[in-house]
Amino acid sequence: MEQAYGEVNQLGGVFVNGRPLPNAIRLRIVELAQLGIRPCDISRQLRVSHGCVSKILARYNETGSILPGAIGGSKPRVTTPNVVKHIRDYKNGDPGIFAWEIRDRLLADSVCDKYNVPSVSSISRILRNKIGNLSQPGHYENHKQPPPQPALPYNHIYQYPYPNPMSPGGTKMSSHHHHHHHSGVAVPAGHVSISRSWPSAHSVSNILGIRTFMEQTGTIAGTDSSAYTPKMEDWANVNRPSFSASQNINGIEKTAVDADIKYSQPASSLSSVSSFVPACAYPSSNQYGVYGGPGGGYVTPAHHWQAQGSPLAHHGPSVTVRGGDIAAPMTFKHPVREVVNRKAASPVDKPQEALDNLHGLSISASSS
DNA sequence: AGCGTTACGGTTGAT
DNA sequence: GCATCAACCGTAACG
Repeated sequence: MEQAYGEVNQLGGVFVNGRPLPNAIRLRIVELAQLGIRPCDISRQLRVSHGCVSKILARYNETGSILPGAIGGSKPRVTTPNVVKHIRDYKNGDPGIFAWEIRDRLLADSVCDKYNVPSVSSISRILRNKIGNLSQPGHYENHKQPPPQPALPYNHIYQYPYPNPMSPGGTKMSSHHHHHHHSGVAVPAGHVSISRSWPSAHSVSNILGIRTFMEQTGTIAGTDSSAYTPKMEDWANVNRPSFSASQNINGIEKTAVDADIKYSQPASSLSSVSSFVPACAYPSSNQYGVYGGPGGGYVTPAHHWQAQGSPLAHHGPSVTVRGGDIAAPMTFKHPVREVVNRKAASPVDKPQEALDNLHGLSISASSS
């Protein structure tokens, strides 16, 4: 199955077709951008296609999250049994009613809201297929679902309050948290705080490091060694639509974890950052019907997050790089300095700290 | 050269 | 369990 680990792109970077880049790399992309590094340079350094860098950065700007979107799953049905029941009732009450009228009534009666109301064509189909003879309600409806508040079908994991701040300036945050303290950990279940601090990021040097996560469980056993975790597939999936709260907290599932195996990036230096990522999955609002558009006003009310990361990374000094390969010799074409400000004028200043904020995410999981 | 976009081949996961 | 299928992914390539 997953033997096919990864493929190598034109830049020499490793990726797994169809799967999101590891959070560690996504994070790195955002961090570097916040430092003022141009996207094209980020692409080269991390060996990630520019299209991908562009996408990740764009998403971060608008949602505040570095996490990939929710993969898989199905959209919740809008024509729940409860909705069908109402449609039937309306039809029974007025056999000549038009589908669009039914639609309006569903909204008026708050059976549905604008995000999940069935389309006129869906209503027509229901009338045709399920309610042929209205005379007898066979109802077998169990309506178990609680549609009352359907509005946000998927979980929203939250989103960060502020979108893109480039150097917000402020607080620098604590910088290092050094070692130990949490032990593995995963997230407690509940929400939690968000920790926004990241690992390191202060210097560029770290920046090149790629590795990160080690979270939980085992994974990566030797941390230092990079790699060998036999687990594969897990890493971060932080996505997926989950629904109710109950588990969602886990939207994260396995999260990050091993970035390695599949991706062993050849990076040469690795810092051990442990980073974690913050994150979120997507704007909740945007997933299916729900969305609120750009300004839309819908914002999700709650966010759940998870937070925390457990760093632990140990500092092993060198983590083994495998082979020495290297991928990236510093490729900066231009000295960084040049690069950095290039945008000019921007009042912005110097980026020095990397982002300060991101949201924390958590990971949980434990091996399953 | 840089970067937004998108076709493509791929995976995932709720139904 | 298996099959659907829509959602997402990153790369490569186009503009």
